[in-house]
Amino acid sequence: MVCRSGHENDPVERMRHSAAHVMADAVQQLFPTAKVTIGPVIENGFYYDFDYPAGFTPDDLVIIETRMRDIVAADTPFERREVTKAEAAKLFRAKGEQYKLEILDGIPDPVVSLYRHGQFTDLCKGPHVERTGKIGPFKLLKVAGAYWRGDSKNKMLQRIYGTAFASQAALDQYLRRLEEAKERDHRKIGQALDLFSFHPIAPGAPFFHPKGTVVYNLLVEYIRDLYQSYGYTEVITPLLYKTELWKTSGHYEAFREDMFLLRQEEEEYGLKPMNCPGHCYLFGQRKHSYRELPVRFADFGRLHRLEPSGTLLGLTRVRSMAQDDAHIFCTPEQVDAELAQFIAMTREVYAVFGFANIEVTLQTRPEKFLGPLKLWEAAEAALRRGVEQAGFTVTELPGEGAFYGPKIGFDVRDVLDRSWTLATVQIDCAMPDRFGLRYVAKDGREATPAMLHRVVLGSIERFLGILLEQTAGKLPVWLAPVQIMVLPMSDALVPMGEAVLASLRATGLRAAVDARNEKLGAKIREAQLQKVPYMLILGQKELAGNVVAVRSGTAGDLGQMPLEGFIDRVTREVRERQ
RNA sequence: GCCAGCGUAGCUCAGUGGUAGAGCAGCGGUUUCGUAAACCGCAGGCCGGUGGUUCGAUCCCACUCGCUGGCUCCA
Repeated sequence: MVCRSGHENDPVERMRHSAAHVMADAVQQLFPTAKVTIGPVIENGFYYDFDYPAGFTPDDLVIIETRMRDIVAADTPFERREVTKAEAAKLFRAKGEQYKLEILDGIPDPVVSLYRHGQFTDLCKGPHVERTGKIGPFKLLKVAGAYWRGDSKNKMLQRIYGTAFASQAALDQYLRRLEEAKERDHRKIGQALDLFSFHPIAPGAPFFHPKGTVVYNLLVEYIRDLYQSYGYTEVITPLLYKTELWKTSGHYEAFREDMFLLRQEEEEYGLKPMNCPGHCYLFGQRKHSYRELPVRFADFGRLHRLEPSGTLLGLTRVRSMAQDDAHIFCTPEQVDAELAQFIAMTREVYAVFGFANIEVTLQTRPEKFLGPLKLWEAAEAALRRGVEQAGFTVTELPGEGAFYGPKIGFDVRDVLDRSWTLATVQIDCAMPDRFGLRYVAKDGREATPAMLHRVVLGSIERFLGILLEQTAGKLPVWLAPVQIMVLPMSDALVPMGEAVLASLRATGLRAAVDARNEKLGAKIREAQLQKVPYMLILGQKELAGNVVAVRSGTAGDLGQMPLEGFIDRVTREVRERQ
């Protein structure tokens, strides 16, 4: 077993690691042709990859789990043994475990350690629990395909995921948390709140329903407001270009397989997968002085990417999307200030949405890249400086940058703990030169501008998905598609409801009346399920007193107040984006 | 794209080699109600698609489309 380091002292992780060995043992007892490969501890559990082309069914998992319980019940000791690589190789060759031999080949040390329990021996650094009986309550969770060594050119193995905890209560709690997470899945919320849907007729391309469109447009509107104060100018650029555009940018070479291409009048066209090359053309339309830099082109244009079918996932991975995209053309001296401004804007936005757990990554030069090395080094240094000065802890991901420049990513996790990049900023080391962009510097000479790519929300689609999960569908008042539901107690109160509705709408609030012939409880329940922030209950008492009874979706009954007072309260909350 | 699983009414889900069911939603009535579900009735389906096996397929098989969980990828 290849083991991740850093878990040695955590008793739970040690136990999970041992559970992975026991699982491999059980699998080989039950499926003798299965070959073992690797099986590390991961966050919240463990997995083990087997070469077993027939694959495992969910029923197999039950059988494997049962056999694991037998092994745990047998309470056999884990024994560590150090042997030379040659000895280890002899052992695994005899067992026909070619993957272990391959792993051995990659180990530089002359001596390796083996761990044995019962008849099962694995190559492993350890450590393990003393005896199989020390493994706490465990559960196998799912089977999945996984490439050997994580390379899609290699054979696909069968991965079994499992987890183990110190106590049954802890395991149950974890499993319960997984169940609860499914309830917050943005796909489920989107359906329940009638925000968006998908249809096989357009895989990976969401239909935004009226309510979803309200939210979508409010997000865009919010960013537009910020553009005013941050000095951006919005542009509209073509959706369809001759592919020559991406031959110039370098995207064609790198991504042509992932583009929607079409042929018209002997010419190849493509739907744009990103805005940057178009913005380069726009910038190059006329001569620019250093005095007008930075130029910040913002573009909410729709983008299409032929994402592999198996990767599509609700709103978080789509084929059709828009970004709060912008490209900044500036002098090299202005880059630091632009980075600082971008980070400030990102901070401002994420504070509004309450995104607290942001993971910041620096993705550096990949193997295949365009542009001079010197520019890359300077760009990476500038990015690192920028985020560190802003006080972020940065995780470096070597070689993960775009082909044209290094990248900072601001990642958040979805409800199932999958990590998604929202904001990014990239310094372009290639495109300004490839598109021949110039500006006239102070000394009268022409110079190549620096170019930054940046998004704050990222794709609006993805952002909305993550936001729905973070809020469990309870969008803040300023974003809620229906902010106020007016609930007349009976038909007799409907006219008052209509009047109240008119007043609310006149102030720009998004409201509706539930005039159905239903009891109040049913109307409240419906509004609660629809996550409407406020309900106005109108009965005879309210009619007589010329007031409304306010119920908050989160805080419950707030008592009676004059309609004007309520309107003031809500409009303030909307203004302050609460 | 790769591995595996799943596709039954708008939604959530039962079900069987012999003409397909429930709850909710919808529609029609009754009821006119005080902070999370009133009552009665009606309607609703090429059981994802195509082909095959069979006297007969929603059910078994093959292919295909889509979704889900992973893996790879992510400008």
